[in-house]
Amino acid sequence: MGSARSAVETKRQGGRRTSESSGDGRQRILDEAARRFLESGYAETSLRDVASGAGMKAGSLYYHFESKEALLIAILERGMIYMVDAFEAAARRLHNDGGPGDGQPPSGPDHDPVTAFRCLTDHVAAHLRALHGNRAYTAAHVTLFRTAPESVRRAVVPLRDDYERQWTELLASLLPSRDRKEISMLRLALFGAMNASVEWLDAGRGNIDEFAALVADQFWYGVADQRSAAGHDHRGQ
Amino acid sequence: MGSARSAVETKRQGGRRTSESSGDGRQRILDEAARRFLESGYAETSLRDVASGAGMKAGSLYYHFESKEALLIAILERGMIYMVDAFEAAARRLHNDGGPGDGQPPSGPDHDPVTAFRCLTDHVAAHLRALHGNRAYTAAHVTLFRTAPESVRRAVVPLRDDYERQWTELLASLLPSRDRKEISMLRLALFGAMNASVEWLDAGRGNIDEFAALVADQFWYGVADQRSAAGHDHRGQ
DNA sequence: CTTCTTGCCTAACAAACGTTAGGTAGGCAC
DNA sequence: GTGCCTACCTAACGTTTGTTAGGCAAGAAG
Repeated sequence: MGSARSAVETKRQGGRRTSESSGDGRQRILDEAARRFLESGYAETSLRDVASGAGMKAGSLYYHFESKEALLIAILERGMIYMVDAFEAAARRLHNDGGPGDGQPPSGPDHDPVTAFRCLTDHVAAHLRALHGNRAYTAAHVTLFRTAPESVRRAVVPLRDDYERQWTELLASLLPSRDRKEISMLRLALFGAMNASVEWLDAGRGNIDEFAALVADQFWYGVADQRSAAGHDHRGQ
Repeated sequence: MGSARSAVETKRQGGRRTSESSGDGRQRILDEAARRFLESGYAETSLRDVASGAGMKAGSLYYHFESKEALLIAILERGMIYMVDAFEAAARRLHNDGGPGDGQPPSGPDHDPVTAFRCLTDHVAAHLRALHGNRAYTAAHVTLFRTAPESVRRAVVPLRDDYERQWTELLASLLPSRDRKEISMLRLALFGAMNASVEWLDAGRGNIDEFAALVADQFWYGVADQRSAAGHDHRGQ
């Protein structure tokens, strides 16, 4: 697993470097389309807009992508790859820092509360950083997936399922006393809280980590605990 | 305040009851448009689809609405009215049940933890019930507002601000030790968790209240508290 | 030099879109 | 009866859309 080129993203890679702005043409199309899809929506963005933003004409897009839907699929796939990579990187970091235990990412119920909270915090931060660090691609899943053409959804849903499964298993390992149904509802609530930030958190840096810390703290300890407001003395660092 | 007809919703109300399905024509248009906008998006839904679903032809829509944008505005306004009404009804119920204190909804920091949690729980349930009870209209704010034409957003944003302000003040009164910035971030996180349910909670009844209880409990006490999983003995009833 | 491939452009297509003008059937007022 | 208003329909308008076919310049390969 990792960031291998996907099925829809196969094609050439040898190219020229003639004129125009940054990156090769295919990359410029993806960036521009992702940006405009996120800002205005899929159907309300025309391929002529995308093309002109990428410094070309509408017909030229079809050299790189066979249809508008394929373009959206490529964006969504790339976005999910960013998220999965970030999750796995966070899991690796925790595994290396943590005890010299077995070879798997946190799977057993053998977590003391401090380690468990640290694990949650790191993964929340990783999710939010990946989400906003590649916002145009990743946020497409939040805003475009639900109303995307069915062929698009079918193409991307396996990747999404993988990511959601990783999170579900993480939460299940952190909350061994909860049953499966509660775990999945809690995951959906946490995803909702985190992903909604694409609609209001448009800063660059700083606020993201602040929000990540707040969400993790609130999710784990709740808001009623006065220690959270006063001293943060329950934090594991 | 309440459910008065809005500026965009002004027009006749005397009519006939000739043929076709349920409700008068204007109502059928609103229902059909809200349903299709939510399911497929604003731009991807054509007025011909809406009209045929409402049992008429496309041109006839313009007898009731002056444009497609005005139709969306009417839907969004109605959705926000549902939410505001539900919030105010919940506040009234709490005020009547609670102590015979002053005449305002919870405004002072004089909440014992049990009363505060009860207040949060009721408002979360009211929000989620209103959200799913009139899903086509209310969920439009979750899925359509961000990418809607700017004239639409301008027309609806005051109503949204009102509702968000009510929630912010509620949370501020429940969490007197938090500063303004934390309050507003917590509100955004809570809204994210609740509103994301329009994308996965499509049952009719039952699960909604279950999810409401889970979200309120998690938001207030967090997930780490083992009492939540085991005995629920901290719950105020 | 020629040939091939890569990466774009031009011009056009059919379809679908929001919107409008003009018409019409039926109920109500008088 | 006549006239008016309501609630639709028909037919068309101009524009925009995704998409395609054919062409063309430039570097690489022989």
